[in-house]
Amino acid sequence: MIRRITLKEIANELNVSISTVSKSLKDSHEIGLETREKIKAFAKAHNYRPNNIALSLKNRKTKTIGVIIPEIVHHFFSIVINSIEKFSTENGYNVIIAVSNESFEKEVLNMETLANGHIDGIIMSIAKETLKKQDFHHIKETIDLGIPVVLFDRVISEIKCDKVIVNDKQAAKEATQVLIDDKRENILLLTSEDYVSVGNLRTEGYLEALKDNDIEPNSNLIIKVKDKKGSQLEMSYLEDELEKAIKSQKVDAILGVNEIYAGSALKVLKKNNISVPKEISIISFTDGVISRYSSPSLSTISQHGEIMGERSAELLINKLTGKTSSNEFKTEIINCSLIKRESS
Amino acid sequence: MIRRITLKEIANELNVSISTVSKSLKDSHEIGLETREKIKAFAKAHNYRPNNIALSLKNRKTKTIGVIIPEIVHHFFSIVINSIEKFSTENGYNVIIAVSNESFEKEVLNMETLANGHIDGIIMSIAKETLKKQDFHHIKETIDLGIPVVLFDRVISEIKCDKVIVNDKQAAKEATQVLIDDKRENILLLTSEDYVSVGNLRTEGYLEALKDNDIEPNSNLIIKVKDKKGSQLEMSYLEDELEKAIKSQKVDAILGVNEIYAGSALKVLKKNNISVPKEISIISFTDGVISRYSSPSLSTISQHGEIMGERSAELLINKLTGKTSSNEFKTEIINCSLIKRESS
DNA sequence: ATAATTAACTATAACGTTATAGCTAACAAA
DNA sequence: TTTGTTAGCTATAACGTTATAGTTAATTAT
Repeated sequence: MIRRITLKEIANELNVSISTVSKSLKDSHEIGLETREKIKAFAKAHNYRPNNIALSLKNRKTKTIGVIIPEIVHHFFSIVINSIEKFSTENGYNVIIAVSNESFEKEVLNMETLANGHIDGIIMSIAKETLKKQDFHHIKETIDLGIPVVLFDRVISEIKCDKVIVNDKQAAKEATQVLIDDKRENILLLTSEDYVSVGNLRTEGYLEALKDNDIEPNSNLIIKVKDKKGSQLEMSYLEDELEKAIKSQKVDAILGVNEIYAGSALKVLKKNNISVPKEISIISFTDGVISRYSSPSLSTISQHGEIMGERSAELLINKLTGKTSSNEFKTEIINCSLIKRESS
Repeated sequence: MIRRITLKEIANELNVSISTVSKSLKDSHEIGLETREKIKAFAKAHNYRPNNIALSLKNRKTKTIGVIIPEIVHHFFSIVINSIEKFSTENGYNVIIAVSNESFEKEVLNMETLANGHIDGIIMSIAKETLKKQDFHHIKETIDLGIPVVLFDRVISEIKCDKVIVNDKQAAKEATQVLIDDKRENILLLTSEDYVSVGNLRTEGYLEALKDNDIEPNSNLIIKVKDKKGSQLEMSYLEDELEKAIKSQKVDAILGVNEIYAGSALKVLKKNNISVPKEISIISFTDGVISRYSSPSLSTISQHGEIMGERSAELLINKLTGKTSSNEFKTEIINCSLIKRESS
């Protein structure tokens, strides 16, 4: 085991001061050329690397970004992380991951740990439980400590920080319009409970499209999937409700707020021998792997996770490097796009 | 913006020495009860938190684990990370993520950054390109620096460190046997190129099962999917080859080394109006979301990513905390299990 | 010849901790 | 009275850096 050599050790070996070594390695003209070269050669030969922790302490910068997300095993979030990681690395930042598991308590804990620790800033998407509780003190406190925060996808207006969101409402409206243009008038909406901001916005878009086309919204056609820890229960709830719905009334299209819901819907329809898209047409949010490999493949609204991740990282790094002022905040809106596949 | 208070500031405020403050907060009996309580109260009131970077410098420990994986947007790897994150957090460690993108160069870079930086140990799965190149100097150098490394899933025997793998060969053999027991004798194998250790082992298991049942292996029934950056090309290669194969000979079963391959196979079969599992039965590795939501759903071999992640983190943390000796290495083998669904 | 300048280096403090050793006053033991 | 002990605190070094302010000795200007 070869321990990393330090400036002090180099200084001792070569009988010069630590300052001389430090300056030589920075190629400072304060040090004579000969000494400088000798020290650089020695450092190289011994594979000297500055101790980043010491530098972090000195500079009060860790060059590390913390990311708090509700889930990792999730197509959209993993895309976003991937893209944050990519952009950050390219700009000399490391990425620490923390998972809230949709739990308020864990999110607060994560935030605390990150804020006391080795990070310069935080990118996060808020846990469902936190949205439900409406308690955002942890986020505000972090911001008060001078740690920049960027929120993405699930955001809340009462927090003053940079944000990256998707035009959820508009996208849902457009998708609904596409279904209506295809002469579908009994469109069932599979959405989440109201406190989830994105689900809510998508529901609004759906309703607005109906209104624009003078279609009376029907509450029996809106299924709000109860949020259960342990998604198995959640899914069987969805399947039961959906089955009841299609048996008790006419349904000729389904709009799902994510691909898990749409994928489950596909199963139910298949079980009931309903052909997609002939009898029922489907469009869903989240352009993930289910949409591509299901059969029929699903028409989806892509939220462009790569772009969201990149923009979030960019906004944060701009704050960290002082490129943008620390008390002006931007909200970037990413435009969704509809990817047509077999289900519609 | 409220900057975090330091020991020094507390000391100045209360007219005591830094030592006194430090010891009081550690509840040291060297300090009188009254002073101690006063200091603790003051610290609490000002929300004192020790500066973890200073502690890291002092203790030469960062309480952070680095994870290098080939991909994040990948069901198996995201499960493993999730589980590493969970176990690590529970044991007081943070997790830094680095993605190699299957590239040797990026893996080396990641390793360098992590090794110079804020981590105590590394958990990794080796990039395909690295496996192909057979160049593992970066991993060895990191180990030589005294940074413990744990390899999972894609490992290599020439590196001395802890490892967590799956009984790939045995699992492939058993899955093949299941197909044979179902009277399928023309089993097509969809595998990766030979240098990917796990693909190779799975191929071996397949061949062994054939041999045990006196079935002559047929090289036309083995498709080695060419690895392309940009998985679109990779997939169309697979689809073309598979289509050729099923048209030119009898095939009554398919074994895929991952669910993307199997999912693509499903598409090809559907396109050719071949019914699954009646005409062709399918089993694949990777129990991901495609397997569950495809139709028919895929019978898969689960590699138990949660367990792999947890074991990897446990092995590493045991090394970091000195629970296990730093020069004895373990290889843990996780048993796969076959999950039967509709495709077989 | 004396002062001013410069080249080439060194000492020191600081980032925020903690562990070790040291100091002082009060009290107890001999 | 002198020595020893203890309680309660402080000073210092160290972790590995870098920036600032010295310190020399040699060179140049006047």
